Parts: sequence; C-alpha cells; structure tokens
Amino acid sequence: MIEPSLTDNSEYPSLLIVDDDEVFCDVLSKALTKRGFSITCAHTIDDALSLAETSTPEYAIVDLKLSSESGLVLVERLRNLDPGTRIVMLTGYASIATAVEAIKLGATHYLAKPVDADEIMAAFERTVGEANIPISAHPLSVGRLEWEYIQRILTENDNNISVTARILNMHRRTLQRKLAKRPLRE
Amino acid sequence: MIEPSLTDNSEYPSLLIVDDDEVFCDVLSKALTKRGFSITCAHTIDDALSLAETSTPEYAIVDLKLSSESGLVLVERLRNLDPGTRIVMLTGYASIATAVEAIKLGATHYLAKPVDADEIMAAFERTVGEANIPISAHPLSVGRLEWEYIQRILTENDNNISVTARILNMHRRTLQRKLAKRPLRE
DNA sequence: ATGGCTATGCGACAAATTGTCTCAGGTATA
DNA sequence: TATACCTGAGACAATTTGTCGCATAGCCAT
Repeated sequence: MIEPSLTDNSEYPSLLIVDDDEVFCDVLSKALTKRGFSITCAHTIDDALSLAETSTPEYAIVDLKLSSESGLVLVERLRNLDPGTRIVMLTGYASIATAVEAIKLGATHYLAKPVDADEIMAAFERTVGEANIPISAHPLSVGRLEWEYIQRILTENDNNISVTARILNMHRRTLQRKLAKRPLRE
Repeated sequence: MIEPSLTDNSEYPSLLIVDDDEVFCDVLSKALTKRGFSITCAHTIDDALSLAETSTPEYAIVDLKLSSESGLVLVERLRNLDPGTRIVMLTGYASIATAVEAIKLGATHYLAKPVDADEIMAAFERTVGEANIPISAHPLSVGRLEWEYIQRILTENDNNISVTARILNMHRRTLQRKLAKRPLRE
C-alpha cells in the first residue's frame, strides 16, 4: 500500500499505477517519477478505487490481471469518475480480445509486457489515426492463434473456464494449464 | 436478431463486404444472404467508398489488408459517412496494435480469420461488458480452427510444407503428422 | 442451515502428441 | 555433378493432454 497524494495541487501530473506485482510498481514508479509524474501505486482494485475517489488521477496504468479480478472493470470505473483520465492497460497476458474490450471501455492504449517507460509515455500521447500502424507481414503462429481464439471465446463467455472448455471441446484441466502460461510472442 | 432497415427499400439490412479475396467474398456473401442480409461486395477501398456514398450500409465487414492499403482508413471513412454503421474488422494478419486502432476508429469488433458467419453475426451484436444472448452456434473447436488455419497458410505458400512449418513456428515433422490426419469434424 | 449444482485450483499418473535426429530419396538449378 | 532445396518416415525422448480425484467457494431453493 502506498500513500495517496492528498494534495493534488502538485505541479506534476498525477499518475496512478495499479498492478499486483509490487516490484514492478516500484520500478515503474521510479522511472516515471523521473519523467515528471506524481506517482501513486495500488495493488488491488479496491485500493485503486478509493485512491481515485479521493483524487482522480490524470493518468493511470492498469494491469489486466489483478490477482483474481480483471483490471477491465477498473478501467470502466476510472472513466466513470473522470472521462478525461487517460488509461493505459498493461499486461503480460495480452490478447486481441481483451485489447478490444479495454479500448471499448475507454482505455487510451493497450500494451503487452514487457514494456519500458518510454513506450508507456508514447501510449499516453497517442491519438487515433496519427500513427501509421504497420500491418504485420507474417500471420500468427498456430500457438498464438490458439491463444487468441481461446481468449476470445473466454471473453465471450464471461471468463467462465468450464463453459469455454466445453465449447472448445477441450478438457478443463488443459484449458486451465494453457491459460496459466504466458502467450507466445509473435 | 438483426432488424431490417426502415429507410432502405429492401426489407433486409444492408451489409457491405470489403475484401480483396473474391472467393472469400463470395462464400461469405452467400452465407450472410442466407441469414437475411442484403449483401454488396467491394474489393478495393475506392469501390467500397463509392458504393457507400451512394447508399451507406448498415453493416460492414472490412478486411485489414486490402492489397496495398490498410482497411483502417476505410473504417474511419465509413464511420464519417454514417456513425451508426456497425463495422467488423476481419483479418488474417491480426495484431493487437491494429486491433486497438480499429476499435479507436470506431469498429464494432475485430476478429482474426478463420471465423465462420455465425461468429461475425455475434460480433455485430456484441457490445461492451459481456453476457449477450449466448447464441447456440458453437464456434469451431481449437482443433478445427488449427486445421483451417494451417490449410490457408499452406495454400498461400504453394503447399510447401517446410515453409509453412517455419511460418507457423512449428516443427516440420509435426506439421507433417497433422496433415496426415483427417480434417477434424465438428 | 442443508443439500444440490456449478465453477475453480491443483496434484498425480497414464496416454497421446511433439521435438529432435536421422536417413533416403526427389527435383531443380548453376 | 554439386548444391540446395523439398518430402516421407522411423525411433526415442521430452512435453503436453486426458482423466481422475478432492477440497473450496458461491448461489439458490428448500
């Protein structure tokens, strides 16, 4: 738990980091402080919300997988508190399905870990249409395709693992194990 | 179920398919006609735009990779013509970056090929949050998805097993064995 | 509160699939 | 002919799945 910046009249823009990995929070916190932000950290959704209710941050970095809950709900809440908040979703378990959800919920951008502080900064600044997004030359590997597909069906089924396993005609234990692994890059 | 347009003289909702693969357009066109849409196809951005300017479609399916250009610009244009148009972006070269951009530009959803017609329908109806009417149409099993995907990449590479295995990041021996087996039913 | 139903996480072991290495052709091209 | 690809296939180890089982938790109706 980190102390909230009670006085928001700081000359630095406020930035809330929400990630259950404390080490990650610390490292990122330092890197962004150096870049001129006033950082606050939270490790759970509840903490993040109470901090945000006290003083809504101008920027937020939210991890998708917060222990048991999904950071997606937090994106929605933060945006309800202040539609002007710029939110970057960050995750080691990135998928197209969750990226789509995050953006629909109002996230400014969605990045896959590992990222460095500069990429995050760039993500905050980015607006639609300005960047020329390159279309990947190579199709997804079969492993990655499977991951994306699983994530999509899972999302469509409210993250219900049992239901998804049945739909996909795969053993629940197997699905469990696949989800526990990190997605392949590329 | 999707309701027919009130303004259009047709009793069926209009749907514009934009993909440079003519075969794909034809197949999809038939499948969606059967499901009660009034289909128009275009293979280039320019064609799509002039068609859309004449009569803006209620729904659109846009491929990301249109020969040289990016389907992303088309999403933007279609939305400018009519913000009510529901657009699903479809692609064989999916990536998180383009998915994020597509949604920001106003696409309703973003799907990686292969998909079947029912999944596209579901995508049109899908809104944020979750829990829509879980349409019984069960999606492909992972095995089936993989099979279709492999077949597509294989065809794109002139049936060269070695090349395909490399692209798919899988061992040639494994691909060999997968191909030796039958196409999965279901 | 109790039972019924379902979802979930995870250990353990067998069954199946993959990765790896190998060899033996086949085909094209310089 | 030498070189550089492709291909199918055998053998064996390394991994991944399928199948159990069990304990816990939430929800709902009795």
